Amino acid sequence: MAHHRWIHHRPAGPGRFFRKVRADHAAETAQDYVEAVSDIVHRQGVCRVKDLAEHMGVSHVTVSRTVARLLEEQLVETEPYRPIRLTAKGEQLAAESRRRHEIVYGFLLALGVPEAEAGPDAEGIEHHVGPATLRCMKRFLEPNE
Amino acid sequence: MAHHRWIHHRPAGPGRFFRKVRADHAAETAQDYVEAVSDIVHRQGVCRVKDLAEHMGVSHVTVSRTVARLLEEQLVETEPYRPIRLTAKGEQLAAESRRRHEIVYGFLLALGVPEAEAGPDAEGIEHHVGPATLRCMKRFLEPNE
DNA sequence: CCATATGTGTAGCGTATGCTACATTTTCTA
DNA sequence: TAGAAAATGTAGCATACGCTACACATATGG
Repeated sequence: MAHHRWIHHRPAGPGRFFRKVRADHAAETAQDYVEAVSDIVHRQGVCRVKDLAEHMGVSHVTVSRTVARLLEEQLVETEPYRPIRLTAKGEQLAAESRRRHEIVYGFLLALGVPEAEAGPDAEGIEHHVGPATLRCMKRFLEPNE
Repeated sequence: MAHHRWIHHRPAGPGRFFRKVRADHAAETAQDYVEAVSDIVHRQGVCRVKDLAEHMGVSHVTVSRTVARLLEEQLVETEPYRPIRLTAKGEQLAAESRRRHEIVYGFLLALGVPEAEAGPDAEGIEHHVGPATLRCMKRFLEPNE
């Protein structure tokens, strides 16, 4: 175990890194939800709390609380006991999230990761991919553009 | 955390993916902390609450609470007002985490991501990289092994 | 050896996310 | 169309992770 392994790329203030990771976490939920709403609306016409609960794998209680938060952030529109729609802002975020998701997922497949693992991994990874990393993944997928 | 819920009732939809992400998230903190303890011990001889607080970018309160949890999980040993050491189990987890971190970070660099972004991104990504994805990244780094 | 500085623990608050149990509304169906 | 079923909301609890403020322990220097 050479000592250099413990000295390298953790420049001054590693705390900065973890701060960024925590900030990313705060935005993850919103992205996952708007993407899910978009998915469900496109597949079924309307998106209900129940659909979101199944899609996210949580109880309907967690969903309705989260939807209330997205409502405050003006990412979705809804009224009690009514379906959930995306606002323009929500649509935009969903589109960006989907684009990133597809790049990451496609990238993992291109790298040779089997589908069974690429799905879950992409789901977790996509929220931590910065713009430069995303560009590199895209370039890896389409070298001639 | 209510792990038993995931054992009893496990739907087959996309919810599985998000469940995995949440499970990963639950283990992130432990991994980050044992890795940090390992870092600090190797650099300074002993690891104190204060060092961890600076390293993670949080207050000492958050650290001591988290350390209490790691103590229950038998990943670290310590007594009040004393330095923090890793148990054998903790050392093992730290080694695995570090290995994964190195591979992910090196992979991003090899992909062409500038250091300034590869650091933070690796910090977030490493916790969501499954075994197959890790193998693919390693293969990308060392095609001849 | 005491005074002060530094480090750590504890109390208590806030947010985000999970849940169950129960109340209410909407929808379906007999 | 009334009653059952399904969907949604609300109450209340738990955990994880942030924080500030204050209390206590330890280390250090005059």
